[in-house]
Amino acid sequence: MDQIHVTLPDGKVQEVPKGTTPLEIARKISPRLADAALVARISAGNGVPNPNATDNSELIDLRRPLDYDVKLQILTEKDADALYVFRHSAAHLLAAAVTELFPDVKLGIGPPIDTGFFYEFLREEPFTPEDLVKIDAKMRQLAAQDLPNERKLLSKPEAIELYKKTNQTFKCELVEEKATEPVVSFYTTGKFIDFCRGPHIPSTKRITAFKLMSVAGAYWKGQEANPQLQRIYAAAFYTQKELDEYLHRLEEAKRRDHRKLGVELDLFSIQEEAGPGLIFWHPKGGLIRKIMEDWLRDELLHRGYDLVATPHIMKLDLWKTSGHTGYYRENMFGPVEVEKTDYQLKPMNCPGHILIYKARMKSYRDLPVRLAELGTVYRYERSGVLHGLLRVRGFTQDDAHIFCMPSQIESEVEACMDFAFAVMKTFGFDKFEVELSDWDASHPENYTGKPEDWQRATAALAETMTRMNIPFKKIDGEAAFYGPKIDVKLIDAIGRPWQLTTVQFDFNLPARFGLQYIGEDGAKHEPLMVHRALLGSVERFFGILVEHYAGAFPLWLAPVQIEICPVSEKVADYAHQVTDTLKSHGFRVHLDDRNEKLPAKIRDAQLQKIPYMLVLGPKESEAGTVSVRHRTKGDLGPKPLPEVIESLTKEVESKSQ
RNA sequence: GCCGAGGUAGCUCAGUGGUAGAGCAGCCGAUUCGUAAUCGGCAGGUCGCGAGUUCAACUCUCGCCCUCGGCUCCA
Repeated sequence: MDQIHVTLPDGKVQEVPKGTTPLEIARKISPRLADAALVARISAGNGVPNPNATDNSELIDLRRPLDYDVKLQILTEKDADALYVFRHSAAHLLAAAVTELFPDVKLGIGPPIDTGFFYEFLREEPFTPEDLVKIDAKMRQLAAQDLPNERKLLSKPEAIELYKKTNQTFKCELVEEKATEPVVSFYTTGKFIDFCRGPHIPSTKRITAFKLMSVAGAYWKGQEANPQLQRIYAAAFYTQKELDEYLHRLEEAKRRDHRKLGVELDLFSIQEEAGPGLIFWHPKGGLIRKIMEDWLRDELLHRGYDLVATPHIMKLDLWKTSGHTGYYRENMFGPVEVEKTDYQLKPMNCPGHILIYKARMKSYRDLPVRLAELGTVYRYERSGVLHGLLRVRGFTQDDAHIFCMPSQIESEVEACMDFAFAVMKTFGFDKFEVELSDWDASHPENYTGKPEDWQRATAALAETMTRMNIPFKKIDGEAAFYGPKIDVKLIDAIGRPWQLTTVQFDFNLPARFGLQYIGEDGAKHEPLMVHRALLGSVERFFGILVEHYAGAFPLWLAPVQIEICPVSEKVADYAHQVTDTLKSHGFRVHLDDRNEKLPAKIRDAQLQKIPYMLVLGPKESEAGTVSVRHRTKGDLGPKPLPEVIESLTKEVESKSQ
């Protein structure tokens, strides 16, 4: 048979000679399509199924001959998958440039990533910024030559021989591991050749909008025992405009960086004298924390939680019972000996809550028991991973543990999710992603808990989500060893996801601690246990809030809500009077009585991102008014003070964003 | 922890083998001012810490601490 049938997305079927390429078909459809085409997607047609496809579709080169019936789709920039192919080709271009400039490098891997690509190299000398400039220039030079990306097939022994000859030990390793068939594919870009599954875009011409961003050490295959390669990261997009937008987003993220704003707004600090990863909350940060915590505690009480408090240090033996000394030891601060007994700084709150549960016999009438604590924990994190407020060594979790009967699971999960959404709404997040992590059912030996527990808990989580109309992504094999969980990721003001809320079942601790309740039947039963944190950590959540609001907190959270700006000392009395009145109405007011001109006072208040400024001069003093300026809306003109108090009170009460 | 880059006044940064400078912030004084910086003066630093080389180290070398970008991990 030398004719094959190619089905296009619109359902039309073309009969073409065997060996016809997607590019040829694209040309037949329209020259413009052929020009825009980057890569093709095929899936099994009506005839012989595609023998290569791992799932039901596969991306292939535009110049790859088709030799069986397929469904074919020509992908252009509009298709999300094409961008990854494009970036992958850009990674090859980087490797081509580097091997030309530095022929002795050993190559690692070079995949596409979310904003571009990287390629790994082993080289004695570190790549310098000057090297990157040279590499960039070489890449542009090669790209301009419009080098084709050509697919070549080699037998496995030939491939290994090729890499042995060129001393590419990592590539040898990859061929050994990944080549499951006798013949493996390579791609050439000019003189450069790389073991690669492909596909690639036809040639280098289009690769113009990229920027080499940084060099970073990365272990071969991510294993610390392996040699460390130099990874060159690059951003890459189809157009310079998109690249510029991305770089602009990076600038925006930098502008919002909570570490920078933390200093500028005097919110918190980390002190070298005290130790890394330990947070000092300054008065303004502390005030915002207080407001957040007050809101949270009120909600906890309204929602049927009990507030508890547990010690920061407890006997090491307790952590043996809980199992933490076994599987969590590398994250714990070392034990402290007191009177010949070892004590442990707590890395988690669970055992404390369990001891409270156990302190009295529980009846089914007591369940669910919901114990909540803003519990400060200490974890040893390796020095290289610490990051502002987002990754620290001491932090306060808004932790709670729910002990319940199986019949109560669903309503408890639902209540947790409802609470999580209340948090999101209150703190101004409106986008989120939910993940449900299940076990890997093929390896029950890696988990505790009975299969029926897993099944029931996972079903409860999934059904609750479905009932609440919450879209979620189920991920198998991502669960902790002790139970399935739901994670909620919030999307912030500039589109970055942050994992905060987690709701986790625990089939491990109730058994380890022998938790019980007396059932209706008079017999002893083991309760189900759920861990849940909404903010995750108060420190981390605060850091995220700072970035989300770019430091401009809504009125109800702002540490200083109103700045009083008298025009001159002549109205000092009136300024004090207005300040006191506002304070008496519960506002956080600051009077700027410095000997400065009004513009300077306005500027400083703006830089401090204070929501409202009240300008007071002789006119206002006469009329008993205040001139209101909003930090983003600007001058709102003079208003009677009672009117301002009323509208600001409403704004605070509604927690409006 | 590892790779790379850094650490100079409260902050942002300049600087040189001969023991340091600017702007802002602070303090003092003048000015009494209308919606993003009034003017002048003063004060402020063991140049991250510890060794070593040198007649002399902030500068060169080594070790350590801390920060940043990654790897890895994660609330």
